[in-house]
Amino acid sequence: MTSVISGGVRERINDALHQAVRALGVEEDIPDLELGRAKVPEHGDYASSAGLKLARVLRSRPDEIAARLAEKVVVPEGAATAEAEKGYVNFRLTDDWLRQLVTRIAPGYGGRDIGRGERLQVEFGSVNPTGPLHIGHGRGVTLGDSLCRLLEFTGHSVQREYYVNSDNTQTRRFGASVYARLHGNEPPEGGYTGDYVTELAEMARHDLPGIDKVPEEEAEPKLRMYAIEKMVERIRATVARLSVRYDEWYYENKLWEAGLPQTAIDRLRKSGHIKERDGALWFGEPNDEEEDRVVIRANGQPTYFASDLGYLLSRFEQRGFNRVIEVWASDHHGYVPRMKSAAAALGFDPQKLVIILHQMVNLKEGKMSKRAGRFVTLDELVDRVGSDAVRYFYLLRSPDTTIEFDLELAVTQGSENPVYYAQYAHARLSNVEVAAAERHPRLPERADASLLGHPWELDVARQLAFWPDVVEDATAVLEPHRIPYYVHDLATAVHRFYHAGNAQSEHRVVVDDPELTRARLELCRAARHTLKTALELMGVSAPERM
RNA sequence: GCCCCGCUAGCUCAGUGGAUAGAGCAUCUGUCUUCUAAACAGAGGGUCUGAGGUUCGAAUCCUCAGCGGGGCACCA
Repeated sequence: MTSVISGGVRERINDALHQAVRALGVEEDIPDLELGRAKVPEHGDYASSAGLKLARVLRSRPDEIAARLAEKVVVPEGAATAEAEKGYVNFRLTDDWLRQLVTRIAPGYGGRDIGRGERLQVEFGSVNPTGPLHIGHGRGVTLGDSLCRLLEFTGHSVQREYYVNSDNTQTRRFGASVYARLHGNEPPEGGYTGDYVTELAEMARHDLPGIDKVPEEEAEPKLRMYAIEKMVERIRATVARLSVRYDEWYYENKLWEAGLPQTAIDRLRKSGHIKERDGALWFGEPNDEEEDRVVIRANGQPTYFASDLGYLLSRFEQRGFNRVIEVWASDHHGYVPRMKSAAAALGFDPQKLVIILHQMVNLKEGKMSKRAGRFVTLDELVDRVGSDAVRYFYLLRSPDTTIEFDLELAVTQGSENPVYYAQYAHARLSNVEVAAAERHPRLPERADASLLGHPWELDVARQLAFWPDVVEDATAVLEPHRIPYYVHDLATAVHRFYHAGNAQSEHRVVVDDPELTRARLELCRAARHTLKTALELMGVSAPERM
């Protein structure tokens, strides 16, 4: 994409509007002029309430200010015209500029160097490796992956990490459960009862000869690591089916081998954040016991929190990430303040630790319980619904909303599934390009976009103009769910455009006139590239045929 | 008791303090000898949970209340 519009037309208009405000003699800070998409067509494409915003500063009537601004504002390239109405300044993208835009769109359109190569880590999906992923985990995994895709698309240097717990209470119980099954016993209280635990025990009996002769104290850590390894393999396979990629599977025991938790504790002891009480070590603010949390238990065993202290060092210091984004399920929300204060106590900017919480996923049939071994696994979901639909389904919702997973609906393959709507638009565009090549073996190399003029053609171009705004906003607030909503809007414009040719053949893309065909083909290509890019950010495939 | 999230059309959900609140599904009515009908055009459907407040303006911000979900361990 050329630099001319890389920032998006909205930003261009906003800059122009600010210039106009300065020209009116406003010296001080200009308030946010609320430039956004207009909600009704009569108001154009973008609208600003600049007149209302500046009324106080300029001590003048909003409608007068808006009128003066509309007169003064000059949008570069003639991309938009301005019109005042009451206190608002409305902008309408010009047809000529929309036509130009179409010829400029190349693969990767909308991408932009917002991050300037910022080194950041996104840690997501880090479930205790004590069982297969279930439907709830699928949400964190797909959200995290799409977030990474988005951040990479906007110029960040992203490292994707899965933190593998291996030394905590849950994984020990897991090891003990495998040990119990190995000896034909029931798992201990609070252990894991799923059939897969028995299977793991049998596999261990085969892979670790003589393990059943070893006393528990010695056998459990071996069985635990063996079982964790098997579960991690399974988790890797599951997420791979969803096109979720990780750069690093970071094991908790690696922290201890590097002595990072101990280093962190020593440092915190010096600053008064680590205190000894009741035989245990606690973390908290100096001279305040209120929020204290145990780091090392009275029995000498560390809690997960000790590992997490070391994990902060590993990331902010040892590995030098500027920012760390964690994706957690909301049932961990109580842990957020503790992690933030730990980061601050260790000398890091807590703002650089960004924690994204997503709400839970419920099945309509009833609650899930991992330890009871009675759940619908993510694998089963992918088997039944398919990766594309699963990803689309998860990403469609804001992280703040609880998903009520209606399996019955998700399983039905048909037009009610929004993913097909978007993919079909892409397939149609791909197909029409093939048809054009057959009909016109030698089309003009360059498209004359001025031949585009029908409202449905310009509406496609208009949607394309909005794409950089969507990318920018989604990145700013770290909300990938804005993408599928955009995809839907673009697909709608594409289907309308295409359908015009079904209703009247002279409106088809492929017509007798090679010049006209070429121009419409250019629009198809621009839309196809953009659709494909957006779908890629979601991890959803863009088929060329359906 | 304290903390977090939600409450918007029949259902599932979008909606950066701006003008007349949107989409999908479902329901109903039309459109295929055609570059793919997995599509298009149209219709109906709303006290944005309630009450106060902030201001030129509130679904959006604040307070209180209600309902639903999730947390509040020497589990993670």
